[in-house]
Amino acid sequence: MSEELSRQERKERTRQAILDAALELSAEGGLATLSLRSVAKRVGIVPTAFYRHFASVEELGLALVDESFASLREMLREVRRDTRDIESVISNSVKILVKNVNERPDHFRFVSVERIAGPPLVREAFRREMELIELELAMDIGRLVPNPWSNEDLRTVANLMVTAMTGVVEAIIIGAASKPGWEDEIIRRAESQLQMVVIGVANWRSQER
Amino acid sequence: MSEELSRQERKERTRQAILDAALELSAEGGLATLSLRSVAKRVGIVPTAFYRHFASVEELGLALVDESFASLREMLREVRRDTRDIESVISNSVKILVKNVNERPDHFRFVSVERIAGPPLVREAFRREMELIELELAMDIGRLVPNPWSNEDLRTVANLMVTAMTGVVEAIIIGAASKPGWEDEIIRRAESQLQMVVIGVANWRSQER
DNA sequence: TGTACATCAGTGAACGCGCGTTCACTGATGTAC
DNA sequence: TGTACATCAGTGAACGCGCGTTCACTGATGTAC
Repeated sequence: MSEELSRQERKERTRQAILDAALELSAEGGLATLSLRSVAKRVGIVPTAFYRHFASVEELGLALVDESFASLREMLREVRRDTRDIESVISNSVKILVKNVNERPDHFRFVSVERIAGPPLVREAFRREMELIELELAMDIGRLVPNPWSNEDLRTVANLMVTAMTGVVEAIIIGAASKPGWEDEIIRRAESQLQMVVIGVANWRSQER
Repeated sequence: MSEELSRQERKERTRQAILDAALELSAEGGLATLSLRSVAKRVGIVPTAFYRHFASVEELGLALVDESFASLREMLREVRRDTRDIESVISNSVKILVKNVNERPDHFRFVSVERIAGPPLVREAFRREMELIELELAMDIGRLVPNPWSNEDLRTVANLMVTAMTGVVEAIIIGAASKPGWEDEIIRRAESQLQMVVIGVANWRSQER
């Protein structure tokens, strides 16, 4: 079967195998402890063949960051697509979040870990990405609240929601494979938390103004 | 000066120097990339002398976890001590949080990173510690809300607050040494977020029940 | 279709380096008398 | 107070190991004619 693949296709296949192996191996110890030789061994190539695909381990890391970005954006696209009815925005969004985390747990674990513990350039890349997500959410909220809020207030509530959902992702990943029913509990908690924030937002500043 | 110290005192001093050096070195790469030799070099002892103080690097890591726990608990004690008046609970608590993070940034950075990226035993230790903090906060809230809530609801709101404050700590540490006024912005945002949650909590379930 | 040459993904030997850990040691500090 | 011995924090040589990276290579795939 594989004899029919072109040289280019085989190369691409090896490249993807390297990315997959690196993602799995980074589950223990993170990017920082990932070694070129361990990745090569897992892929089944000799260490020096690695250089046919990446100039360095650092470049491999950046490729993993790109892949993780793709997973994040895919999830957000899905959220925007599937939540047309304002009634069930919260439970739909949480469902999509959980579904995506379960579909690509390695990507979300990678984001959770490297966002905080990664090398400075990687941390900065994730910080910018999260800021974008936050800004878009702030704009969405801005469209929903009746009276125009200040940008700072919109950022504040968007940041709280993103932070809460980041915590949910961490809870799913860290608590994964532990007690049964854990995930349902997380989902219920996530929905309640978002509802609390929404209720808080609805009454925000109406009390003091 | 140091000639007057007893053998025991000198040993304790070296041990603390090892802990301090390890904490500083773990700022780049975390516990996972910390090497016995780099710690020894920074302390000014020969690598083998390390074993007079710790049986392994892992044991050193657990000692750092203990130190970090002490910092966390010290902060929480201070919060409980200084916030007798219910009026300013939020702004006082946030001030104390920020003050403590600035006093021992290395400890809080260590917690932020190893909580997520540390070795499994370390992650588990921090998870339990955070759970304790959450439970105590849930009990505090339980005393404040008029109608008795379910334990699950109390846990949910306590978890949201702890998650939000974890995010604040990360923002201070990651954003430290960046733009001026950043910290004031963080403080304002943290206060607003807690207020939003409190407002949400105050109206929570009153809408549906 | 067949041949001659070019490309290039993967090979395998070799390098110097920092690592954790062992071991026998040294010499200042502590203790018993 | 002085002496003889014990303790033990720190030393320095040595080890085997996995690491990233270099280099010349091989042989299957691709291309030009």
